[in-house]
Amino acid sequence: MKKSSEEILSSLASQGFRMTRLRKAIIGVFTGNGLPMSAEELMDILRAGNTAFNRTTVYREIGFLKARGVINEIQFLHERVKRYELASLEHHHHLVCLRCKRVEDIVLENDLADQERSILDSKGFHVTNHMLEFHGICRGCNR
Amino acid sequence: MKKSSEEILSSLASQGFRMTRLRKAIIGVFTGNGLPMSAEELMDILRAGNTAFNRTTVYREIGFLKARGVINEIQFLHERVKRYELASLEHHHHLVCLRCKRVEDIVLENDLADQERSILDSKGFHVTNHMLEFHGICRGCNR
DNA sequence: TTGACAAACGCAACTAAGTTGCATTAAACT
DNA sequence: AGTTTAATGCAACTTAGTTGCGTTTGTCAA
Repeated sequence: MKKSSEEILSSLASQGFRMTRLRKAIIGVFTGNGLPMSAEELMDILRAGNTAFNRTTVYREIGFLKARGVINEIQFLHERVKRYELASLEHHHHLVCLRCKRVEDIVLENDLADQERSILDSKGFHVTNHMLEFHGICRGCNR
Repeated sequence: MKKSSEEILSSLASQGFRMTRLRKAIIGVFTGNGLPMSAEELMDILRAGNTAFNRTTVYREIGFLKARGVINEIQFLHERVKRYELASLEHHHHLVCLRCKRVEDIVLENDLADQERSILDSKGFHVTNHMLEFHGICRGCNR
């Protein structure tokens, strides 16, 4: 399910896109980091690894990877920035702790299948996707 | 459940806040409009009703009503603007049609009670709130 | 009714987060 | 090595709000 940096790069290369220095670095960061990252955080990580970059190019690369389906965009409720994570992760949701602000992944067994069926029945609305975010207090903050 | 403009205003007045011209107008717009509205849309409606206003004051009023729990903030995934709706509406979620972009409300019977229980069991994370958005094709667009 | 007080307002300037246009550079194939 | 076009870098711009600060105006008490 979760793709490696090499798999992603060679799949892009096979579609005629180039393996540039920055593209490799950015895909490396995403494959090495589970949790949703903002553009700014991504740039901090690049900086920390001494990878030179230009803001515009980073934003364009994020747009590119999003358009190719390599990463997904996430918007947390109380934030103004967009976040991104690898699209090839297992379908999951996020638990956002209101106290420590940390984000945890959660995989729901059966997910929202029941709810989506009932939406189709009651509204005739055909759900193709959903986005769900839980807020609360994590185990660590609860004692 | 759904509060009237008068109920909201008198509750605010009882807490020492003033019934200003703009506050009345804005609360009137929210109580008269079911669906989540952006600051810009709110201002369009005020303009259409010949209510004079200042951008800053509208933003401050939104902040005020949010802080007092009169309205809730919503962030749709593919949008950059924040939206707001009356907090006293019944707990519900949104169906966003990918084709016509229209937003519909949905009230789930039983909501996410099962999922939240399983999150507490498996992660020790105590969910106090959640936010859920469904994407798909609405009945109208499906024929 | 008038005064005083703080809530609310209006203006201008600022900020965060990203976007666009355009000229330049550099992967990858021939 | 040459050519093509994807990718880059810079500067300027945009959107969606925010902040500071001096002014106005509801509301309550005298």
